[in-house]
Amino acid sequence: MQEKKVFYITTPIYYPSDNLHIGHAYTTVAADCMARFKRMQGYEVFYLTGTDEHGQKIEKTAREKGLEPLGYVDGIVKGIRELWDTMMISNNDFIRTTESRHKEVVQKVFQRLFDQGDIFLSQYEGWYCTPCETFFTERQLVEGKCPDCGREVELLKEESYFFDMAKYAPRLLEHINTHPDFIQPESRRNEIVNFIKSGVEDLCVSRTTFNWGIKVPFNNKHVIYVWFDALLNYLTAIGYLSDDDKFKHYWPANVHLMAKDIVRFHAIIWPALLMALDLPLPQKVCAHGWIMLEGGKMSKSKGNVVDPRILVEKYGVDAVRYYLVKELTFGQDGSYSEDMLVSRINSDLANDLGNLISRTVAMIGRYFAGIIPASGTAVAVDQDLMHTAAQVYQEATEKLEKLDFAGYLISSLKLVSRANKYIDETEPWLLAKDEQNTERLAAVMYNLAESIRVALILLSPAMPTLMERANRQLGIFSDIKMVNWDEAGQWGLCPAGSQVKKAEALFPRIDLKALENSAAVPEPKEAVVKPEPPAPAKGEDEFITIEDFARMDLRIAEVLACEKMPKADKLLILRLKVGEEERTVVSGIAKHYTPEDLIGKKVVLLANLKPTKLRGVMSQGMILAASGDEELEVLMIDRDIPSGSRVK
RNA sequence: CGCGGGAUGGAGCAGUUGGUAGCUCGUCGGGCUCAUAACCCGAAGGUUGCCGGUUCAAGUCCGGCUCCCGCAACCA
Repeated sequence: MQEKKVFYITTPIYYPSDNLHIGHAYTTVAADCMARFKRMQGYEVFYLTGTDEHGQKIEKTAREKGLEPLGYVDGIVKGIRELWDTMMISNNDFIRTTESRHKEVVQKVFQRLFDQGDIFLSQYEGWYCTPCETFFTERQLVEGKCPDCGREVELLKEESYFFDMAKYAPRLLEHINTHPDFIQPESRRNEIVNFIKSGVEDLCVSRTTFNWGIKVPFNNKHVIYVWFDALLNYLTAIGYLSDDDKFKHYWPANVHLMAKDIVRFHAIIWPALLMALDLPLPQKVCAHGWIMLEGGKMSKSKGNVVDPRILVEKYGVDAVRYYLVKELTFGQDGSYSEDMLVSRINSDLANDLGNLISRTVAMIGRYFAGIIPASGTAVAVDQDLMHTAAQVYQEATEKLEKLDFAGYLISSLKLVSRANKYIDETEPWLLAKDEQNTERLAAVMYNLAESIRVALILLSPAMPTLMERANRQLGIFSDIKMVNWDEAGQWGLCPAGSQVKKAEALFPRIDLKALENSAAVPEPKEAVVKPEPPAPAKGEDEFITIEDFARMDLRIAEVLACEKMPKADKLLILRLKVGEEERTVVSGIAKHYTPEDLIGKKVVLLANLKPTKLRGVMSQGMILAASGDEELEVLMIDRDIPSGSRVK
């Protein structure tokens, strides 16, 4: 290891086809936590994040909205940057793959690898669906047809550039073996090793089916594969091929942090590319788990994609960041719900931390006119408190070094708990009754202030505004920016004589019940069928006319037969009798109904819905069902109304 | 057999190299009053999904099974 205290950490660059959610926020906050920690340790940190803006999906989405890809992406990227601002992300650079500095690097690298024979022209073979302009592998096909549109596909050979990744596989395996920390956690490491051993193929690194990307420098029919493009951002941002000094200063990266779904790209393709470029590999590729949403499923109708911005607005940056970082055990998945977030804030931040500061400040105010007294002789309880502080400092440091973010916070909070207990043990309110005890009381107050000082330093990487906010009450840090991490490892640095003043709670308790009432309003529940018409809306536009309604041909239909769609989890194929006619309808209700539940029942069918193919089966209509967050109930008719009857 | 993750007291989770099952929340009881109806102490509550194997000893290793859950593909 070099002696230079430099630390380069990255998040993946995000794909701006949708707004970012809480999972992206997790990665970015965790990396930020690390970056801040390292800065406090005196490292020269380069923290990079950004956006990966090329690719077919972006192009398509943009066109659908009638925009040029770049114009479309500009808007989303602006939102992302604002999000990181509100989450107090301290990145040193924000790279966009559409920037010219990046395009140049990608093209030069492509050229170089081509020149040295690592990239070569060959044939890409795949099943091509012309209307969809997409290639599919054999596996992706549904009954030999296009999985998107169900039409015939043809076996096409296309000229493509390939990267000779297989060549580097043995060296990569060797590297992984000799650097056990390279891929973390271990479960991912094993996965990657197995994957490589099962055979690495040449990687297709160019496409001709769309345009939105970086052109192959010597063949402008081809666009460079997005991952090839994207991964190189880690080099571009620190001056690869443009600023040698800067590049050498920061490379190799210390940590590439990401969610587990993209480790393969970072632990196989990326190292292979670097080897081809004759560059050292990053020290760590670290994959964290996913944040699962309440109930697990995320669906458009549920609209439960959690917007971190709203959470920050509601609860504050510190609290939201704290929760995110605390929630995932290293490498494992975790779950998110607003209730959990609130209870975490209440118990850890309001009850324990906030209240500790509050009661300490109040006591110093009452007993010493707000002046933090000098410390005194330490007795056993004090020793124990000091010992805890030292231990917690060490533990928190170790956990952070290991990227165990949750563990780091758990450790840090131990000191807060210990300090709360210390108050009970020392009973300052009793000491205050007898002037003989003033000296002892002073020592107790000092020790409390000192514990808080240590805790604030330890928590500040996770909660960037905490120290400043707390300092407004405590006044123990003369310059927050100058606070060093190691100061948390020393006892007695809290300056006696500081003036404290009581102020508003740092983390006000959140009333869950009050919250539910208010939260119910902005969260529009989508229901397929509402029992009553919605309350009259403001504008005329909110209404439809009876004619509009009449356009819908709703019919009673009898379920003649029903079976599960093979190889599908959610689909049932229903054979319906509508009057004299028979129809096939595919419905995504298999999670809630078995075929037996439905056979012989009478349901409501939207009969003139445009037929469509689902999983290769033509669906002629839609049956109506009421659905909530979890449950779903198909509308059925009790009385014996003949099938084919109009519903109106 | 598409890929992957999980099953530990009411809930959410820890459990490193196998050696008496821990934490947070909740519940119950008690204490305290400095504090944000907070804080502190104590208690109840688990045959660690099921079956088998290795071992002096398994939540921890091995095999099999059941059930959940993500991703992928189809909620018309």
